Formats: sequence, structure tokens, C-alpha cells
Amino acid sequence: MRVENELYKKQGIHVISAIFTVEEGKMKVLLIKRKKDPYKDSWALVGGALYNNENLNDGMKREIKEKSGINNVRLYQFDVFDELGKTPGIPFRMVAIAYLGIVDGKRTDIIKESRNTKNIWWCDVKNVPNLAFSHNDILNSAVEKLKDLIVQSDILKALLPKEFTMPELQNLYEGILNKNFDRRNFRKKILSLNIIEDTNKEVSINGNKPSKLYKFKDKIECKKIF
Amino acid sequence: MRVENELYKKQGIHVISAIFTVEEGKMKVLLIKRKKDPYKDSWALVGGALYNNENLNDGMKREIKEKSGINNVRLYQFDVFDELGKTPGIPFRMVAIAYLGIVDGKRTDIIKESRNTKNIWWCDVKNVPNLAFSHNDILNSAVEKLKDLIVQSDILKALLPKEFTMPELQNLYEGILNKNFDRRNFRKKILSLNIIEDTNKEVSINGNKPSKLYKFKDKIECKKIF
DNA sequence: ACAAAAGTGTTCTTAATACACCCATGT
DNA sequence: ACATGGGTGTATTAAGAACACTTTTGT
Repeated sequence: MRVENELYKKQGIHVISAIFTVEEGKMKVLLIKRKKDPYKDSWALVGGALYNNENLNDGMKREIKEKSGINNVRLYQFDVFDELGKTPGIPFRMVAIAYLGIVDGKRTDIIKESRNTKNIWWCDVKNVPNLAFSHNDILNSAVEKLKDLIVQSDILKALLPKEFTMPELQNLYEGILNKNFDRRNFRKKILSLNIIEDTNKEVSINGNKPSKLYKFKDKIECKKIF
Repeated sequence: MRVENELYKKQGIHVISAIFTVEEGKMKVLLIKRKKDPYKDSWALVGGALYNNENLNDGMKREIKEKSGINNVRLYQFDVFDELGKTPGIPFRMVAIAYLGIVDGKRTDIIKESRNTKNIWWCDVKNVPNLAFSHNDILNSAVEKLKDLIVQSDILKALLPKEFTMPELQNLYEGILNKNFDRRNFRKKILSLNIIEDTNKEVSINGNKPSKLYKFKDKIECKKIF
């Protein structure tokens, strides 16, 4: 490949991340509000252009740090999106490398504003507004990937708060995988994996019979759950 | 993103494909021999730099057509490789978009030579030489992806010749997945899927008891096999 | 007749599914 | 006392794993 060849001259690489967490038993995705054109004032996924001198993962982490303050995100590169001709106002021919990120929201402080963003929001995955660029497509694709990941025990541990109830866990699964499980069978399955333990505490969430609180064991192997 | 910013100026995108087929019951990958530096005379996967004005899939197909003549390949984008500082002689900061390709070798004519290649070879996956760039890493990763794909019935149909024997099929699985199956259980499993049928023909492969020839039914759904 | 690989059925074990009753809480 | 959601055990069904003998061909 020759540098002077016009065929190759105007290309660039975006890194874009759909960062998920669980809050109140619901799956949330992190959105930022753009300060500048294009798509000024639109909500968008976290991301930006890669520099010449950084590798992909470092670039993704830098963007996430700059725009949200988060620095303990677990990242999975899951897809590539062609941005040829799709991005108004960007004269480069861009390719977007899409990442899925996982954090425990309760252990994570986020910053509200940055150089290019004016707000930030943990948005319920079930109710996402129109996003900038083709970020809705990227998010949909990330949610599909999340369905694959959620059946791994070590992801669950990264995603959930320290203590949680069995119905919360089941709700999470049913929401992401979009199907229902029998309460008894679900419990049996999860307990048989031997990755969580009873804390001997209880909470009453909706003023009904209290549910037991569970927590993950200190070290768990990565097992497939469904 | 501003075009004049030096941070973004020298980036480019490679598309690279590990193209697989089955020959004599063995999994083969398509390699080309390079005509020019860097890595002159080395074997390599099929690929090259993306143009400004084409999208990723078109670029990949163009490269495959140019270097091998193949135009009926089924492509899956499966990973992205960071080539920052890894590629001698290439002044651009490259990212390699990696594809897995599937063809039926017997139905495919390949060309021996092209502008940048001097030879081409269906190489046994179990016995691959040192490749140019970091193509061995990419190939290993493609083989991992192939393990996921091989359990889908429609991939099998794309990969295998029109007629095949049960031991050939089993060998293929055992080679890719790196484990052994019981002959009777394997047969039972495959037949229960209802995607292949008996041709009432037989072949003797090694001068032993002949095996039955099977073929795929005309239309099969995509089912998970293991 | 013997070596080499192919074909075939049954039993056992394990995992997944279906299902009904009692319990603790707030109003 | 009642409405709401949480907790528990058993019986059935389906899927996967284990296993041995007979058949065909070439030498």
C-alpha cells in the first residue's frame, strides 16, 4: 500500500461503545448528549475517532474516560460498522469499531459534562430515544451480543450489584433474553451452578413477602448458564 | 473530527479473509504467496487495503476476486486486529478487519497468479506454515470462529460437497472441534436433524467396507447441531 | 482367514420441563 | 381477611452418553 495513492487517503476509524449496567433490576445503557454539530443536542453512544498512535482498546478506554469519567469498564469488541457516506459533516470515510461495555453502576461515578458532551444518562434499554448517527443500529446489535454474553456467569458478576435477589436476577434474564422462566426451575438452575450463596439477609421490595439476598462467591469460574 | 488534525491523518483499513473449504474430508484454508515486499515469497491470507469509496464487504469481495478468482464466497466478519506498529514497510496506522469465508472447493475454480501474488494453495488447516504479517494469529482466531459456525446446519451444506459419507462428516467435526464422538451417537444425532438423506449409493474409500453416501435435502432450516 | 473400517439398537444417566401448595408482608 | 409476590419438592419427559457385535471389502 502506497501512502500517496488517493484511493487510500481519507480514511479513519471510530470506536463506539454501548456501556451497560443494571439499576433496580433493569438493564441500562449509557448515553451522552452532544454539544456540537453534527447531531448537536442529540443523545448518542459514547465514542469518537481513534488517534494515529493508540491501539483500539486504548482509544476506546480514552473516549469513555473523557466523556463519562468511567475507568473500570469491561470491554468486548463485537462488530464493525461501515460508515461510508452515512455521516454528515465528516469528510473522512469512517469505519466504526463497536464495543460492548459492562460496569456495575452503583460502584461507578460518572461525570455530567465534558469538552464535547453536555449531559449523560443511564437510559433504560427498553425505552431508548432516537440516537445520533446510526447509533440505534449499533445499540440494537449490542443488545443482541448481550444476549450471548449474559449466559456467562462471570459477566453476571460484573454486571450485578454485590447483593441481589433471585426474582431480580430472573427479571433481568427475562428482560434481556425476552422469554419467561418457571420460578422454581430458574432458581434450581442458578443454585446448581454453585456460583452464588445465601447472605442470610432479606429485603422486601414491593411490600410483599421479602426475598432472600444472594451474592456471588469470591472466585467463580466462567460457566455457561443457558 | 477535523481532517487537518495530524492525530487522525495516517490511518487505513485492511480487510483480510481466512477462506475455508473441505477437501477429502479435511478442512483447508486458502493461502496466497506474495510477489512483493514486505514478506515477499511468504504465504499469507487473502486480503488488502480498503479503498475510500467502497464499503467493507465490497472491498473484501474485490480483494478475494482479484487474488483468487473466487466470487461465490460466503463471508462472516468476525474480528478486528490492531496493526499499530506491527507492519514493517507500511507507513499507515492500519486496522485489519478479519473475515471468515466459506466455499465449496470442488465447485470453485481458482486462479494461480495475480498482480500481487505468485501462487495459491488450499492448505490443510492442521499444518499451516508461518504466514506473513500476523496472519497466523488471524487464522487461529478464524478457526475458533469456525468452531462456532460449524454447528449450524446451513454452514455444513455450504462447506461440504454434494455427496458425502457419515464417517467423512464425523471426521470433519472431530478435526474442527478437536474431540471425538461415538460413531453410533453421532449418526443418530445427525439423522435426527432431518437435514440429510440417503442417496442409496455407496463408496469404498480405503478398500474397506463401503460407506453410504448422503446428501443435504433441498431446503434445510438453519439448526444448531451441538 | 484375517485386518480394517462401517453399520446397527438398547440401556443408563442426566438435564429440562411441568406443575400446586404454603408463607410473609402491607393494606 | 385478602391481595401480592416469594419460597419449596416431586414426577415426567427428553436428550446425551455408554456400550458390543455383525457386515463388507481387499489382501
